Amino acid sequence: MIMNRLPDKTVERLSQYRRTLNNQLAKGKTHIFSHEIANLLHITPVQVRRDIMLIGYSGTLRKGYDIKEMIELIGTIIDTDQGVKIAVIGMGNLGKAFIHYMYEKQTKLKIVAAFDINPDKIDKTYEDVYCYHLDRLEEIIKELGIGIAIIATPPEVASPLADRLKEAGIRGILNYTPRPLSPREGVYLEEHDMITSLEKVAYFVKA
Amino acid sequence: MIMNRLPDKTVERLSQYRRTLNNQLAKGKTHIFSHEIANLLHITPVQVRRDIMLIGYSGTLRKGYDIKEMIELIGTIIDTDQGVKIAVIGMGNLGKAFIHYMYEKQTKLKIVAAFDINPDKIDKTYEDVYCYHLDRLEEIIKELGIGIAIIATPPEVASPLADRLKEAGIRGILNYTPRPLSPREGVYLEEHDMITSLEKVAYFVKA
DNA sequence: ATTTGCCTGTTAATAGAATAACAAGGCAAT
DNA sequence: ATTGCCTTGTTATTCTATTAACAGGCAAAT
Repeated sequence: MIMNRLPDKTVERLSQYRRTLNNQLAKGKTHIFSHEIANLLHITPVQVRRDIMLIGYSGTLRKGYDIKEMIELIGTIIDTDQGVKIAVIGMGNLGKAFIHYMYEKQTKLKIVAAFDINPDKIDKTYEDVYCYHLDRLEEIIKELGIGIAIIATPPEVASPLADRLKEAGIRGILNYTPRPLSPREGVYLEEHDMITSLEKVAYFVKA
Repeated sequence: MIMNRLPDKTVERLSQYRRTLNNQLAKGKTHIFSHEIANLLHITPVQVRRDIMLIGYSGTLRKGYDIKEMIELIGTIIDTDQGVKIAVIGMGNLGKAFIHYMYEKQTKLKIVAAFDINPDKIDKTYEDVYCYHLDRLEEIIKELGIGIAIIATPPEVASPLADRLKEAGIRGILNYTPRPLSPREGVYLEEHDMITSLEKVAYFVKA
């Protein structure tokens, strides 16, 4: 099945579909309608069907979509066969939150290393993830074949860090620092600013 | 200055403009050009000028924008005079991350309470924020006049929690749980799913 | 005085996303 | 068999956001 590059928002929803479908599967359901998915995720059924159309899947008219098939298909789209290894940089609260969220989830995405500069944190494991000194960043990335890095450091170091990550061969960066990074050739960049989210809520509450 | 409801993305950027401008002000700059702001945030100068137009501000032709004026104007738009009080619900790593980020930032947004059900956390303060038992949620929200809640709990409890928050008079919810909430009448809802962000990076790295 | 260059402010065009609209299929009830 | 209902799949439309295009202004250089 040839697949053009999917829209940004569709990819985001696929991730959510899969998790919801896994939940439903665990509850013993085998088939599901677009409006059921929509209700669970609080979006519209049309949007669900459109996304499903875009990934080239088809449901049956009377029973809806086969949950298991759809989970597998989404897997072939957003996962890679071998999986992707991830590093968390910065073992503060946010870094730990990430590790905790991913802990024992058997996905293809696996956090395999953490980095920090605080001696109290280095050479310890947090929920099975070993923390290295930041000096060993390039070394470990290459040794373990890490493809994605989550930046959860203080904002000042984000930019030089991104340079090092690119040099070390990282393919994707998820930046949770409030300091926007410049795009780097060949490195996919995704950013999220928690303070901005909060200020946005404040604005729309006011308005 | 009459202001129509600003576009979503413009509001997000205003939050970033303000922080960047504060940085520049701290460095002693008094004026700034649109392309300078753009470079700092890695967006286009047109977008900056367009946003500035939307908030009804004007720069001078030769010197660009007056940083101080602009910071103040953004303040009148996204802040309220009295400020907004915020509660963090769930004192896990993520909840702590939020508190830490907001700590000693003298903004109009102030985290004034945390809630949890773990006795180890209750009745302690973390960076000046006192943690109450979740049973006292409604009571404390009303007593302190809290307007916004950040949900940083396990996903299972997010939905019933949102009901309680609405009942207690909360005006805005920031949901960091991977479980999407249904919109509630009169409550602004903003959501962010860290796992989805990560899977999105994985997809675009692959593609 | 005129030209040049570099700004801002605004309108026009384009791209991206969500929503609406609707054709077509198939089961169930009549 | 026909009707009615509820579903999917897809196209068309609307809405939102970004980007391009350009008019106007001012200071400095010529």
